[in-house]
Amino acid sequence: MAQSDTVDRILDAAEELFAERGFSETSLRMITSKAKVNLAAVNYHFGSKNALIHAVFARFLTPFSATLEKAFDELEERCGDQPPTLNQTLWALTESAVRMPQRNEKGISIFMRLLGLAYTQSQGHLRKFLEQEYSEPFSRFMRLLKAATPQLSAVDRYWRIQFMLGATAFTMSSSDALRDILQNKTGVETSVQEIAARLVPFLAAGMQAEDTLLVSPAGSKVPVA
Amino acid sequence: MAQSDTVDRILDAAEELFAERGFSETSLRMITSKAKVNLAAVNYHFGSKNALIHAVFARFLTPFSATLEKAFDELEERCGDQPPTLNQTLWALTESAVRMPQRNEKGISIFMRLLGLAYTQSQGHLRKFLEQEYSEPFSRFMRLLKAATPQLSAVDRYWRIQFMLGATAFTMSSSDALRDILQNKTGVETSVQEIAARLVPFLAAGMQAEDTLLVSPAGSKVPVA
DNA sequence: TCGTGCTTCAAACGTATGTTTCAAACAGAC
DNA sequence: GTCTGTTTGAAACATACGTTTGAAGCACGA
Repeated sequence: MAQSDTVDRILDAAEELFAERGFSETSLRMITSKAKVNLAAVNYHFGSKNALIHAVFARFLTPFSATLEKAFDELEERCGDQPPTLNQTLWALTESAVRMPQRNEKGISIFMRLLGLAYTQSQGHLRKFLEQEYSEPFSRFMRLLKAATPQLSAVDRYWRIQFMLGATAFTMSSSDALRDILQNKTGVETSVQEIAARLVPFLAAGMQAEDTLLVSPAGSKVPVA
Repeated sequence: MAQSDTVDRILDAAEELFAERGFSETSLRMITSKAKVNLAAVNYHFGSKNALIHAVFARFLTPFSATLEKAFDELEERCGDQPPTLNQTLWALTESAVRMPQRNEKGISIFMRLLGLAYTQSQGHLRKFLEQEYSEPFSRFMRLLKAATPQLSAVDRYWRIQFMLGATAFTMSSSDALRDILQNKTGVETSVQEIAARLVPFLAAGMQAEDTLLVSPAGSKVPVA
């Protein structure tokens, strides 16, 4: 057995199980038996379960954020002095995600679900870890979004970004199931790229919705306080 | 102590703790000590932890789905023979949620977070329970969405509904955290009603986005296969 | 060939969980 | 007051968890 094939087997199994069942609902024993390694190997190689969770994220996120930085560099260079548009920014992100070298066919959707879980499950340590390690590409993306939507107030933009994150994380996280449902109902096959291609226009339209207005059932428009 | 004050105290404590920490991360001992009842009371009154989770949802969801049915009835009556618009449909839903009689000031946001968790945490038993008990108002909502977006192909509509669900569930599931972050950053206070009022236009705009096109980085439009 | 450092292994540790038990306390009807 | 069915209480149950231990296995340079 090569030097530490074990480490990768653990990471693979953990990644998949975490995505399927969440962090607390996945035990080290499930991980090690799926990975076919000894239980103690996790604590030997990673130190703790939390450190394993961090390692799962780091394995994907570190190369991804590098790819993303490059994509943003290219985009900004291509745009010259004017800021990239919303579509271009979103596209740079999804392209980077889709183009990442994948360990297997489920790669990207597994990771989308993990990111969603990281946001959703209140694992304090994980949020801290991600903020410390990957704050830079994240805030760069935020700056690009801000420049691309100058018409929005800071508060509007904040919430709409959360809506985008939600639609993305949720859809990607269950994209396998959703694809299967659609396949059974209509016979239509869908690739992750196609889902992304449908998602981006949805997000862009929502992000650029004309105004945050309350449209009452009667049809009259009422501005939000 | 009244007939079963205990039951309500357990439900109150459980609701709050589940919303704060998730289901698996909340132990019966936390619940019973917060509710100031004996540990065995949960299994005595509810039978199991899962049954308690169901009871927490049922206490809110049963009156809510009745309210929702009425709101849809009124909406369809008011619209006569033409189908309600997308805005009207989404609005009927959020109005029903916001107008529900609340046990306390946090009522609605607690429950929003619980609904988000229900979708997000893969608690099989919960999803089954919700599908069995509340499938009718859900599929009625789906029918209304279909009638309100006749311009969409079935496939487009399918995906865009998933996007809406995602944005909603995700935002709701972390609405407290998101509100706190915004509060700390900008000092802006946000009510659940305001979040909903921002979410609905976002969803409506995304749902009605002009076409599912792929906008490449260069800006050229490429139709999806 | 023998050591040495890294890795694996089976077993155990202590702790926390959901659930059960059974006696005590209680309420209401007679 | 006494009986009866319901509810509470303290304690224990079995199980599962993350983690630790110490011996066995292994690769590889001296």
